[in-house]
Amino acid sequence: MPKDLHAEIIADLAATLNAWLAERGNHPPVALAPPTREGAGDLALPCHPYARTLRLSPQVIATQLAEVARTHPLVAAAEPVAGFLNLRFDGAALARRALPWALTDDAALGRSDALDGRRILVEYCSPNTNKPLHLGHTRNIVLGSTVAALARAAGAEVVQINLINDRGVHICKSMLAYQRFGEGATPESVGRKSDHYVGDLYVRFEKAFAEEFKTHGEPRGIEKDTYFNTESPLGAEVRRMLQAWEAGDAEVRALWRTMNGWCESGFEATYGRMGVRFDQVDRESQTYLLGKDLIAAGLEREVFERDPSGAVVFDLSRIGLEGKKAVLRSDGTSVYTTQDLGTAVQRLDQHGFDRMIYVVGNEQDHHFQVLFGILEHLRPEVKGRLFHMSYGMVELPDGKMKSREGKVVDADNLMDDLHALAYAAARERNPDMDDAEVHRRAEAIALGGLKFFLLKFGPATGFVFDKERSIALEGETGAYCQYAYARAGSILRKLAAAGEPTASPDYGALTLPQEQAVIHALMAFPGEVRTAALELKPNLLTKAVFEIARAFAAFFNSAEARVIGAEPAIAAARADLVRAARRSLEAGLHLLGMTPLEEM
RNA sequence: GCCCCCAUAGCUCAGUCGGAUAGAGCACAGGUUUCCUAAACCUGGGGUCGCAGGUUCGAAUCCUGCUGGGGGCGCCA
Repeated sequence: MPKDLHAEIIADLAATLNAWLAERGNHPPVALAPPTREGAGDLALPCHPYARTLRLSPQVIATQLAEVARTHPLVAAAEPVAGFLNLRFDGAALARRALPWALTDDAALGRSDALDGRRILVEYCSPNTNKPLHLGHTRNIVLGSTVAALARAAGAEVVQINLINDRGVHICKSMLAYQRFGEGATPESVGRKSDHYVGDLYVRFEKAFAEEFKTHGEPRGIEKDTYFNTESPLGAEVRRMLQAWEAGDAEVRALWRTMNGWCESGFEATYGRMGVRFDQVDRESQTYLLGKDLIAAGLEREVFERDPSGAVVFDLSRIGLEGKKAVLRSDGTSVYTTQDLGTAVQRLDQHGFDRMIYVVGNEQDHHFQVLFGILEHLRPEVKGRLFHMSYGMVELPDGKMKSREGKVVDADNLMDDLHALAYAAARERNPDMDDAEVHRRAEAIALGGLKFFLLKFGPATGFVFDKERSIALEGETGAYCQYAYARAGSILRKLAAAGEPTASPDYGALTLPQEQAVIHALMAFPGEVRTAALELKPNLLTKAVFEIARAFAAFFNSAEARVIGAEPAIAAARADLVRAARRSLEAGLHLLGMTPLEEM
């Protein structure tokens, strides 16, 4: 079982301090934690909360607790400062504990038992099959796949689900465009990636409609959507097609299958390049009728009510919101919420999940509040198990993405652009290198940089995507972390060539600040990864990996801390420190979905 | 109109279930190369934590009000 050494040491110290307090009455357990303030040591404890009951000043309490703390073998110094107890570890003793742990324990790889045995469903990506994936999907995919990887590292059994919106008006638009303008072509015959070809058709439709609207609708001051739904011949054709689809019209269904196939196979290529894979694919064409039985049963149990027009509604005041939410139209047909309810219950029956996480943008915050509220009334056991991983929109340097205006960053094109940038940089530094190898490294840096950049912000934060920054090596970037990993490997290769040290390692000698910083970063890693998994905060993972990389960079750049050429017992200890850093970095990069490079 | 989110260094962002003198990256200024990859490292300046009150031993963090920005409030998805 993975052992979080840092947490264990803190718990051990806290127990000692708690025992002292417990002898003097009831007190809240000590909040021993790394101090926010720099230079205050390795751990700190505010003693103010105990002042009232102990009837002693915080400073006096800190002084007495310092006496207690000093008896601990790992504590080198314990100082009372302004009512705080500041503890500093004995660097040598810490290194002797930390190195054997970091070299062998699974916790140093980010594994824990925090979600042991739990079954967790993660729904993400959720594309429409009428156009290719864009930057927004890219963030969604990276968030979802990383949350899944984190949950798995925490011991959970994870089911990754892609919910594909493969039916509806927007799909029919592409289909109609194909009928009109496609001339029987195929993606192969026109030499276009298949999902992009479908997207071209969608754009073709929107263009045709815009022209129609401009001549027939706009002059009379009609709203665009209203025109589409009432007078537009194109709109009428789309609706006819949708009705034919629902009626199971053979010809329409055949075209639909063909074009969805194009779209989905194109998506598959994109997923493959991004290194993601789904365990389950739900398609709305199969789920859109789900939920009706659920509504009927709920109506019986008075979870829902029928409003005067005949629609079935849920009174949102029952979940602290305003208004009513229709879950069935007055003509008896489903709305989006109906099928979402049905799908959720189906998954509950199918998987019996402990958690279901929906990775969906924050514009749907309200929808999920409503959805979860209703689900908890229908199936009370889901209470506390449903999570909306809400994330902010990604913007371009020149403003917000607007798919209607065709102002989008296509996911495939973006990856190509990043690859080209990374290729140029790699080629410049390695003029004589084999071209395939430069491409291989460029791809790792491009995709790694993209993922790291998309993950390093808090999920809730919207941000501007910056291509140059995302593949930069300076600062908090993917390539920086990959570089640290590569340097670790390089040192070990050079060491092997120079001859491994014969002495056994003296870990207690690793007391240089550069060495201690690496040890601290390695020890902090498990806790950060665990929190990232539990609280759905992948940015803690990027930060924790970066902290190891940064500490390690300072180490391998310092003249005092060289491995090769050092006294044998020290060289052996440093070599193990390098191995430990490399081991955790590799695990961290894998969790981030990044490819570690042996050389850069 | 109502609801939710946001406002922190020149820029981009962490920190928000209360803890000390608020952090990182970028940018900027200076320095390091007979030394395991200088795609790196080191040093430095830089802050009324949007504004005003309140609670507390202690507030970027909690409460109230205000200002400014984003999103939402469909028998759309």
